[in-house]
Amino acid sequence: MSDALSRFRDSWAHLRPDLDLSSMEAIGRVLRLAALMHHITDTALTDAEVTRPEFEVLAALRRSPHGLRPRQLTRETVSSSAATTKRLTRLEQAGLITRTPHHRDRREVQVTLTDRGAQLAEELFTGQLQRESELLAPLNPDERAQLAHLLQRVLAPIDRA
Amino acid sequence: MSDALSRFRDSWAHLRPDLDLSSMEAIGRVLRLAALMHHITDTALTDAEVTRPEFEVLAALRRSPHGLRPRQLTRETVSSSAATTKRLTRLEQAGLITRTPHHRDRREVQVTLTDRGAQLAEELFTGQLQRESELLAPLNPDERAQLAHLLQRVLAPIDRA
DNA sequence: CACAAGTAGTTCACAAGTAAATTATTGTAG
DNA sequence: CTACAATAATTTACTTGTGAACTACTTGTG
Repeated sequence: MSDALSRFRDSWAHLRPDLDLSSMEAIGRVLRLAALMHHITDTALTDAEVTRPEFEVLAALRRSPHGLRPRQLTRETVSSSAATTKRLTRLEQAGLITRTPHHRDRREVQVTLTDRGAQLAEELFTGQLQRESELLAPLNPDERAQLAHLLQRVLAPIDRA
Repeated sequence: MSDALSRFRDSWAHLRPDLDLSSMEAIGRVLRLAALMHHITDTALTDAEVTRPEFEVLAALRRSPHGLRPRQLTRETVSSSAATTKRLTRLEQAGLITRTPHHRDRREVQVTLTDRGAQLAEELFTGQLQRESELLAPLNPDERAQLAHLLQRVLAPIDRA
């Protein structure tokens, strides 16, 4: 059972036998899997109150007991600060979050979920878990843990930077 | 050595001990790793002649000996047909590809690389390989193969659909 | 204390993406 | 044939994302 990246590797190997293609199979699959997963999630959320990136903001806030500041949200969601501002404006208008200025340092803003925002975050998160476990159906629990562990070792060093 | 997804898992476990979080560590890391890798690639390509999505089009064409049709390109790059059209228009104006109508079926268009396009595709591809292997530095060759294999088993079933 | 330098969040002008409609063509059923 | 569904690519109208200013505020240094 072969996939797109096996084909890609074969093509490049034929074209450029001088190159070391050993890393493209792992990373290429990570990239492709992410693209396909995004597509699956977008489809699942078409009739939802929020988009996928907006959901990611809600999820980040839900797992942070005291809320987060915009700067932290852009880091958690790996995006630009301008995108975060737009999403927060949209989510605030939808009544899912609140923005309150910090009294100590008035440059800072504290973002917290409303009750409705928290409830929606959890609802959508359970759906996301469901889709993710469906994707992992081909692997048994031991293999899933193995995969998670290998990815952690790759992710940990760059996630700090 | 812990990463973002270990934290996320712990937060949700505390918040919702009723949920089965076993799949989020693997898939969550796939998604986060892809986002970070995109960021790395975008940065590396800031001064290049093409953007990352445009490069993906060039790479897909380079590994296909006879070129591809737009429909196939949107599948290979996991994006929308409208995005493909825009990218092709841009790449054609830059002199990196050519679009020639098919004589048999005049609805179809054959997209092929120009010599300059082919050369640029290979140049950028070697850079991409370099960045990918740097990302995998924490793993030894055996572990990289293991990771690639696990991901293939996840990807293969959905990549056909 | 003043003021340059730094930081947080937002705004702006623009680039890139998308879904849905459109154009052009081919295949097929009556 | 004709008409009607199917398919390929593109166009259109709109949404979302981005880098680079910009505003507002705080901090460290002389």
